[in-house]
Amino acid sequence: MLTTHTAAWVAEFVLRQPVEDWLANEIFLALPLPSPLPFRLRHTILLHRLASDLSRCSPSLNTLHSLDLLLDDRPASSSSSSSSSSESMAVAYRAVALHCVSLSFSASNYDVFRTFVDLLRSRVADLERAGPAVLAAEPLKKLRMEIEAAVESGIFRGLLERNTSNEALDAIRVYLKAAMEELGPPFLVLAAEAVRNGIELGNPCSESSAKSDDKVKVSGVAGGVGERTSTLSLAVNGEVVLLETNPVTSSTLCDTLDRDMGNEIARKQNAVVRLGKPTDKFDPMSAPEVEKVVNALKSSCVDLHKVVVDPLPDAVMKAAEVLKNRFFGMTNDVEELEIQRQAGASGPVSAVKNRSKDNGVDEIVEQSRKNDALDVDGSMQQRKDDTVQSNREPSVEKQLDGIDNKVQAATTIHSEMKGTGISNTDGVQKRSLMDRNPTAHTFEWGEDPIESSSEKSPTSKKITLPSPKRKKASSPLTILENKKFVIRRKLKRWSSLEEETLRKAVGKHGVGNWKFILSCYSEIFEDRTEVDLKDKWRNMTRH
DNA sequence: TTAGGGGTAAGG
DNA sequence: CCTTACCCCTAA
Repeated sequence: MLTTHTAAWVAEFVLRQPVEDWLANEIFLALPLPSPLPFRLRHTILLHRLASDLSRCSPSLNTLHSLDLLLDDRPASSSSSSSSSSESMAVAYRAVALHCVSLSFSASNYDVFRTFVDLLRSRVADLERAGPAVLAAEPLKKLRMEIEAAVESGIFRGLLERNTSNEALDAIRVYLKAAMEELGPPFLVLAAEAVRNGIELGNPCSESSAKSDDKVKVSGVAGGVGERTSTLSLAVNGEVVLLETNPVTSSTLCDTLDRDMGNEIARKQNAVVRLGKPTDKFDPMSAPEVEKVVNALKSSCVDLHKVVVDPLPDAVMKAAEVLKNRFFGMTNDVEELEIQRQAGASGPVSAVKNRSKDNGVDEIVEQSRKNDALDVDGSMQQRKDDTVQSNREPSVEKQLDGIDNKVQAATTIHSEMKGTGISNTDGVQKRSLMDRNPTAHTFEWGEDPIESSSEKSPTSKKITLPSPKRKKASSPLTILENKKFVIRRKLKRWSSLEEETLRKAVGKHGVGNWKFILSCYSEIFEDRTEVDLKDKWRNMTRH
């Protein structure tokens, strides 16, 4: 039986492989991961997201968001500027932030640009107040100055001339490398290696380990439950190599193993567990077995890669082309841009106060503030319904941020792409044909007051009150003038994969968690909404 | 956010 | 004509 801790190790290992996002999702779903996620695993997930953005060459607000989370998730001990990844993190943060600013500006909607810049400013200010040392780094100081300059001048001229995308990608690449090195190899690999070499698992400070100078020791755990930090140190030939220098952790491998054995009494901070010796009170984990598991995992990943090719990148590119073409031929969008411009003209602060129902920017501003993160994906989008789409991402964020985080949607990286209007490097605002028209409204012909009163017999003395349902009198002419017709999405029949996935998901997560299910399988339920899932389930269970 | 009623259009 | 997918609305 797989325990939550071993599941975390496996998850960590899998994410360190070049595994497709959807596959990672599937594996995550199948694993009984601990809640909250261990620090190491959280970190690995976020780095995987970055790597994913990098591989698609599409730094976006989601990339910035990942960096944001990584920044917030830094263990206190590594906030010192000595951390090797701190500097590159700061550089990457700045580069990606500037790229996003540049994108938001070239999206040719100044209010959106202002909103985003304001949010970014306050975020940087928040970070500064919180005082992580990473902000002391020169690049972020520079970022703050650049943002200030942008706001003062109103225009980000310098940025538009630069290739911010490439700068961001390069910076991410550098940071990823440093962060990966800092994180060290996956725990399973270390463990397998150590066990193969005839190791001893235990506290590096304990007497027994100090004596064994011809062996490799692994101490700590790949991710202690609920711990922000984890110690993973290797002692090779008596020399201790600390991969992460936090010596104090309440949840060590010993703890984990103890818990797994149900032996609460033996749970001690400095307990030493020796593996590989038949006389142990714990079941020995033989080296060949661990090796076999690791190899099997590796080979299965490779096999899956050979068999399955992720169709999404292709699809995304094609969709981007279509949308781009459509953008230039579509006058409606110009109209909507204008509407949004007017709605947002009072600035982000007042926009929050004067929140109107149909103003997508307002909702996003408020949502962003609520989340206290730069999750302003929707700012680049024009429409309320797009905001709903982008709401999938905050669910990921919650899971990563929250204490009771669950893992299922943690790597829904593709869904981020779909929910983000500016994730592509062209920076053109996009609108899908699939989207609803926010200004569309329905009209009931049946009980028009004008109609009814005009047709009413003048002799009729009966006093009638207007139905509360009717809000205003409108003639058919007015309606024809005002009405924008709803464009139905193209009918897309449910594939058997979708049906099967829905069935499984409902079996696993229960009926009614449509939003959650959608976020878990967003790759499979492409272009579907929660309501679609609900309706489909209704259909499926009807007969 | 979801459930559920109910309407409409597409497509077999 | 029937089923399915999509859509809208309202209550909880």
